[in-house]
Amino acid sequence: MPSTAPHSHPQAVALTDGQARRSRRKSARPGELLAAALDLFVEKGFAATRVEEVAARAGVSKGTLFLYFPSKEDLFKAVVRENISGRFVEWNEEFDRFEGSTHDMLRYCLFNWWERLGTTKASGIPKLMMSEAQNFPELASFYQHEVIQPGNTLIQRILKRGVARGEFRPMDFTYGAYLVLAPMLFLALWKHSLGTCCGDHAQLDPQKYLAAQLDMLLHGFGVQTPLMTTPTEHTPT
Amino acid sequence: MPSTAPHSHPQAVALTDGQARRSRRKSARPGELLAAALDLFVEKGFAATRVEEVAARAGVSKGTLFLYFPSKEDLFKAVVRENISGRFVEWNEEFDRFEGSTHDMLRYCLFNWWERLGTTKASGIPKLMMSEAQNFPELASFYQHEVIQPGNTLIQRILKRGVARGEFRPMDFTYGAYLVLAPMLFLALWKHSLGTCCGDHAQLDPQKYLAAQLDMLLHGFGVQTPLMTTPTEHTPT
Amino acid sequence: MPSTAPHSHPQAVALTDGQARRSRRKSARPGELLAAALDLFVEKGFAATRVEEVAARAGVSKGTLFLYFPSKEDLFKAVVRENISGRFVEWNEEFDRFEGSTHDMLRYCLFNWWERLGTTKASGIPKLMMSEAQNFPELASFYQHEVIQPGNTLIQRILKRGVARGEFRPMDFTYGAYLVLAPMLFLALWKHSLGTCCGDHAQLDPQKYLAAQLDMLLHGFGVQTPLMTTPTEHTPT
Amino acid sequence: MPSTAPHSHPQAVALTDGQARRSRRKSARPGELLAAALDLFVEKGFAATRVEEVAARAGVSKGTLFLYFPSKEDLFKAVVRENISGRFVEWNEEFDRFEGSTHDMLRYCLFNWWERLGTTKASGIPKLMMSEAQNFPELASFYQHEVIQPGNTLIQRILKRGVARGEFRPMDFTYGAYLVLAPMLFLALWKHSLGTCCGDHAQLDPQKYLAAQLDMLLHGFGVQTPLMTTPTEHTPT
DNA sequence: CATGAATGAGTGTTCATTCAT
DNA sequence: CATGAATGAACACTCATTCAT
Repeated sequence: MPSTAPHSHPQAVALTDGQARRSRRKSARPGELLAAALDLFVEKGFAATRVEEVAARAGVSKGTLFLYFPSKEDLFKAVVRENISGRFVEWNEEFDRFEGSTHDMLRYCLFNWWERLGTTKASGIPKLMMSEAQNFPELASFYQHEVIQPGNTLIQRILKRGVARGEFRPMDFTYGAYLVLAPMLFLALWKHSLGTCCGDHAQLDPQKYLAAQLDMLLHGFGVQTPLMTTPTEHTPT
Repeated sequence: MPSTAPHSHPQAVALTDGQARRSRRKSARPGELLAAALDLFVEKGFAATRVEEVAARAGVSKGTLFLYFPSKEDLFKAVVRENISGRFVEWNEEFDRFEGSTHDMLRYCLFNWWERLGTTKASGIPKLMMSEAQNFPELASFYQHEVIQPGNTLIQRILKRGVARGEFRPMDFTYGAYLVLAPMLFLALWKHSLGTCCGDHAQLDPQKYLAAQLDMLLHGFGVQTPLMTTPTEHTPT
Repeated sequence: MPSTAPHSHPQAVALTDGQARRSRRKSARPGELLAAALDLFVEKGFAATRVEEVAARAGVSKGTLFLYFPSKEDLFKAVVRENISGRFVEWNEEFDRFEGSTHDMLRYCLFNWWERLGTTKASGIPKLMMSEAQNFPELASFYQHEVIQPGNTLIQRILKRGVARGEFRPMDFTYGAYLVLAPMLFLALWKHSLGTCCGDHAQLDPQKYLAAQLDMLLHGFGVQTPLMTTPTEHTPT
Repeated sequence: MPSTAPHSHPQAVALTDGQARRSRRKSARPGELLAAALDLFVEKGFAATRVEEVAARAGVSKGTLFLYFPSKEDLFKAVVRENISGRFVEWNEEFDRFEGSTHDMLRYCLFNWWERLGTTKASGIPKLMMSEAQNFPELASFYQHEVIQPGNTLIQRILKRGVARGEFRPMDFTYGAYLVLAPMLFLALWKHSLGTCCGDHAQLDPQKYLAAQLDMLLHGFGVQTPLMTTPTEHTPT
């Protein structure tokens, strides 16, 4: 095999700064692979997604994928970690700046959450986590700490604000937060499971569902003097 | 408990007369298979469960399983019918017989549902469906028709009763039913995903969660004149 | 197990005359099974026929079939042996009685063969033999001796008669007979293979095919003074 | 014999320059697989041949087979195309170039067919099809379209040429073609069924059989003025 | 670095055969 | 005699992973 290694650059380009700008140098392979994998994992689930398909969608060969991720499971872990970074800092800041009623804040929270996350690919991650939590306990724990807890805390801040301002009744905030989260997660889960297969009756209009959810959160089903919650400028597009 | 109970344990049958009525004895195979299948489906998911394993756990051979269930999907459907959809008749009858307030009825519904299903293996089925729906559209459709629809209808009957009796405010019943279902499903989903792996903070006390859920369903978070819902004897353990 | 063997006739009915009237005594099981098996073997082939189906068509259980035939292969052997008994005696007698021209005799032979065998289930046996000959060499040999050879001999008698009477040219009778047999077998084979599946173009009209065959046998394709073979009263329905 | 011959034996390739033109070298896998498949299909039938066995005989793993042929049926079709249907182009060209009498052409056709196909493993394919046609309608249809039809058409071209040149009598070409095909198929069928098991009397000398066939095709059995078919140099061994 | 040919363990389903009753 | 429940070997096809080039 004389002169059979054309164009080989064996002495690898010695990255000086470990992480910072890894997104452009050399090849953007890992990023493209992660994007492709997110798409497919969300679309078809972990088990049903073939690595070859991920590689194809990222425009590389199957072998290349295994160059970057030692196994399909590692790819999955990377995908989840990549996509659930800290949006909570930003959201907590929004909370701090908010000046309207807590009713409005809750409304804003729900619709805005759906708009920013629910309508994107990222909305598939909760379903992914739910499905694979048992198989990836360490990831589940990671998700619990990095997503569920902060989310719960943020919601609790809202609820506490409402109680503090006399807008909400006193409550157990831990469980109250879950009551707000549950329908949101349910909506995302539904969208990526039953909602995709049973065309007719299984359709849920997110806007209507969230509106109903909000109404119930604030007033319950019980008969009472209806509240005059006037929609404010915070109502999302 | 006459000897016709579907889940009759085999060793309990104790046939006194050897042959005469061999037309009913048959074998407890189907029941054992259904139990084994429920265990494994919930534990590992539909796709990841091997029929051979189900058969082995039921103490029969792979061939025997296919004697009773023509396919893996049929086995799954039988499991769902045995544990969920087959019970709607009974639940609707309970609804018809119920005489208390609709508040009580909703309370009874929630706690009773958790007691009868939530605490059993069957509570894993919703998670199962969420996970596998995309990859098994046939099963998803089946579940939609045999579980989601009837469940939704049953909840709607309760809500309509409440409205008719002046206990609940008018509402969009379709979405109202989802609002009741969502937290129940969330509880079941949680138990079988995040709840199993992240021991500490991820624990949700079902009773407290359901109580919070009920309170919110009836009154919302908003500040209002407290309702006089008198807890009745129907409240389960 | 007291008195558990009802109606048992253990001391088997001791057939005095081995074979003669085995068709009525006791049960007609074996005969019905053989008939059912012939139907199904011809229709679907040996491998694709399930013993359960044979038993069902004969109105007995699968277990009963194995009571009479130790294995599926044995059943096959019995079917072939049962159905290719000596029709040749009768046909040779017909030959002896025949008084017309040998042209007419050949015509009569072809059309009559098709009518009496080709249109019945028995026409499927050649195909069966062809398909399974390798797997049942002893049967193939049996078939060779009991069917092929006598058939060949009978055809040769016709050809020799034709030559002796100056109607046919001299020829190698062994191969001549095969030339007559080949299209007949071909017709039967076709009917039970390609003819059954490819509806349109694969259809062969037996009457036209046999007529063409006869014409060619007598005259060939070559240009010659056409013979005045006037169809006689022997032309079949 | 340039290196593009489809059946090129692997050890013969002897790459001189390691990499440069690696785009053509590929591997001899498909050819080896087709050869192994032909052997086994002919030997044991389509249904009874296990793909793993084909792969093993070709010296590759089961997975590799499916790398080249998406399914067992596709493998079969490839075998048929490689050995039969792919050659009709060549045969039609031979027809176009032929300049002798149509008698000679028919002779050439028969003997050449036997030499090129009859003496090879490929001669087992017709029997294969006859046996499996009912159980694999897709294959039957394929064979009908890719083999039967073109073969029939080719024969018809010969017959029509004979009639056009005044060598053959007018006839129904469809059935005429079958009359030519039938004995050829019979010969191939015989070789692979009865011919294999009943050593002694079941032997058919192909040369003599074909000669008899040809003689009969041209002249029939009837007494007539002998034709002056001068055997030409085209007569094969 | 990148490729893609090769692998082989794994799985749902069928069906001839057995045997306790 | 007759049954039918039970068996388990067999088989086509998939896909994550490896590795020579």
